[in-house]
Amino acid sequence: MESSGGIRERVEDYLAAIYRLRGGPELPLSLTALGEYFGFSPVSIHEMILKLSQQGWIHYYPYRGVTLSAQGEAVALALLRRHRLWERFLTDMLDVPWAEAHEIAGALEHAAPESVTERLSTLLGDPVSCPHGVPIPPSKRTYIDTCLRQVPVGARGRVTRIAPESGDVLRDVQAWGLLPGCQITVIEQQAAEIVVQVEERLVSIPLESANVIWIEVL
Amino acid sequence: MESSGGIRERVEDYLAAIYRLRGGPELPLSLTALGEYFGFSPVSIHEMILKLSQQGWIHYYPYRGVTLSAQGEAVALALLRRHRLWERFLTDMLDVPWAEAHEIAGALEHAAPESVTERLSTLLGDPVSCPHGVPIPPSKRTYIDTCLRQVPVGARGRVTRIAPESGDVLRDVQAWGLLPGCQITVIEQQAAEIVVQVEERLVSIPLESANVIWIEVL
DNA sequence: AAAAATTATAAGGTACACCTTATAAAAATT
DNA sequence: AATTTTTATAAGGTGTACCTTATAATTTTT
Repeated sequence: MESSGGIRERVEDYLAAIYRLRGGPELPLSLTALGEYFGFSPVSIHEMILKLSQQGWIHYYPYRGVTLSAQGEAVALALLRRHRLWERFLTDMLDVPWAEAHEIAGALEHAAPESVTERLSTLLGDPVSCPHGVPIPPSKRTYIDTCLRQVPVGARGRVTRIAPESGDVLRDVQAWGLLPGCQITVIEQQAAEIVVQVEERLVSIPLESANVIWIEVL
Repeated sequence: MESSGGIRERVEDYLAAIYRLRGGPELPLSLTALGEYFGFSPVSIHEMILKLSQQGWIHYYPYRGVTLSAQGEAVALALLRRHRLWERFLTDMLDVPWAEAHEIAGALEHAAPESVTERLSTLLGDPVSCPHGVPIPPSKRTYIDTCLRQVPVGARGRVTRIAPESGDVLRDVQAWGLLPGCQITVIEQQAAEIVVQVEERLVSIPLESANVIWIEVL
């Protein structure tokens, strides 16, 4: 009694994760990175990757990593779009807090067919970005952003997005007042932290978090 | 990697099906009827029924049928409520045809937690029936709430409801971002106002309004 | 009371996506 | 070139909820 439709949830989740984590379209993503993202054992990841590869969703280059096939990328983008639309619905219409919305959208994105999600888009006024500032496919980003960790000391910029997203980081980012759109200046780089100025305040950000905060250098 | 939360989807589905198909609270529902409803073999139904019975969700009377335990009935009602609310959302706000809405709601009802569905209820104007007039079971309030006016300074809590409702207050509450579900902290009590913090903002609420805003102190 | 029809239960099987342990192969480092 | 580390693969296991076939127990009908 499977919902019949099409692709298994897990397949979609893997494809979207690869899309989110990869460095670029042709850069293979290591299975280790995937394993860490999902919290699954390397063996399990490998097993699933073989299946996805056999089914043509991805290209698997042993000892190197995986890239998405054209088919796989289309599925990933479609899922990502549904995810962001639900996120917007949850935050904009139901006032669900940011961090929670991400998690719940992760379940809703699989529950409703595309037709429904497109109606949802219309209801929301066809938004082009999710609450975290990440563009909703198929629209394109018009800016170029850099991972906060790479931004040189002294540079000024604008927070563009938090990616990859995780509930914990989202909560921290919110607490620090580092929501997408806000202006920052990088004050100093330490061994384990980056200090940035947000308005009048100084905030120390662990490198771990700095890895997922993206900046458009101005 | 199970969403951990609570009851398995399948358990909820069985309990709701029993609720729907049964002739009355004390009338045992035959396993055959259940099997036909789901399209599963009698053996599979029987197997699942034994599990549900062992876990206390239902009472099983061999050769006779099953009834819901108090626990099981509560779960069935909660699921039914979520189902009807999603149905109304799909038909009322997204113009999804009824037949489809029923099916899609069957997936959505499992995807979002109760907190979200309650916000959905508010968004929809707390409907008391589904599009076909079938009553929506009321939400069981499991929390204890206090009038905002009585909440001590420094306390954190969650807005549970606006009661009694009036158009003016609802407008204000919406403008302040104080819709049910949102988290607040009481900052100070003045002669004619109460200052609360909502996310990053401070909001001054006239005592008059504070009388109709209810808080679950956390 | 006997036969027929239901309902229960035992036994064994499937798919899925995880798991661990152990070994083999390749890549990176010394 | 040898060692260490990373990645791959083999083998066997888990739980859930479905499946079929076959037999046993009970209820209903004749």
